[in-house]
Amino acid sequence: MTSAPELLDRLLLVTALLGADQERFQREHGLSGARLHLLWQLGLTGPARQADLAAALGVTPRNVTGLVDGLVGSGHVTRAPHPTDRRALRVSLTDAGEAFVTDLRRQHDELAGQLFAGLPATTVAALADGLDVVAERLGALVAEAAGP
Amino acid sequence: MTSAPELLDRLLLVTALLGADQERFQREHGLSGARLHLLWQLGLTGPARQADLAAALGVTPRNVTGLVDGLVGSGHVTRAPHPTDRRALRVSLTDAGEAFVTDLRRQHDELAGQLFAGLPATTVAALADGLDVVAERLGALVAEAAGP
DNA sequence: TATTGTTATACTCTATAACTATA
DNA sequence: TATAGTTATAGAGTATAACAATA
Repeated sequence: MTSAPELLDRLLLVTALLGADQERFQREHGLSGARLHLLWQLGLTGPARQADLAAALGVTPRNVTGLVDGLVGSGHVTRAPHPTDRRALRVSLTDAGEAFVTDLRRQHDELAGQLFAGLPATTVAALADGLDVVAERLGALVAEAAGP
Repeated sequence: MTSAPELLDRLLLVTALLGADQERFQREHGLSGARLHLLWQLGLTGPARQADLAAALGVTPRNVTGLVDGLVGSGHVTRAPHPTDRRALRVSLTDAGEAFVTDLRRQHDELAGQLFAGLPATTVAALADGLDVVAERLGALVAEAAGP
């Protein structure tokens, strides 16, 4: 038998290891987690205003200014005037930025393969179901704490 | 069917939600994640030298100096001369610190109950097995990148 | 010589508040 | 009046390097 606290500890161990793997990736590419997050988001949505990025990333607009500053400097994104709103700036991936995000996705899928290859279909299904339940319950807890 | 990338995404979602829950906890108690980590570690081992804490937390000794400064200020730990090594300092939990760590453990177990209560035993077993495999493979990846 | 912890310095992420330009 | 982004300021976590005291 596996007790609930033991199961949570295993989940937290996997969380910590995923974090370590992400740190390794960041060091290899010289990009912080916050900047990678912004690039990933930009890859999902395409060119976006800084205010939209701030909302999507859950940080302040001021923070996005700094992150975009860095990513412009490293050549991953560009800042351009917004086509219709002269107050706003539109952030876009450069060609190098696009290539980087494409590689990011490839490595993401590659990691998934390494982690789950060869597992019995029943284990995969149970894992998916279990994670779904946990995600739902966790989401409710977080939302409950945030809302009322 | 659940593809490997989809399964990884679910795992990452749970990871993100666990992070959000921890941030909520941190805000409620006015303690940062790094300081909580140090308190948790101190609860596991008992009084420890700063160098040992640095090794256990995977940060530099300089960093531990700052974290302990803060926790001394908040009354959770004390710094005292080491009994046998006059170069070293020994960090211990205060009574308030002990009480806090006890409460931390209680809330940890309570969260585990909320997340996993009522799940079929077969799901729990599969979840435990699946997480074990993932932890093992991830550990190998991280060690491989760090070692050679 | 090696280790323990600190001072000095610097970088990143984060936040709030005040301000400019525009809507 | 409200929104988009910046400047100004601040704090936390992290790191390296140089140094004093001790082993």
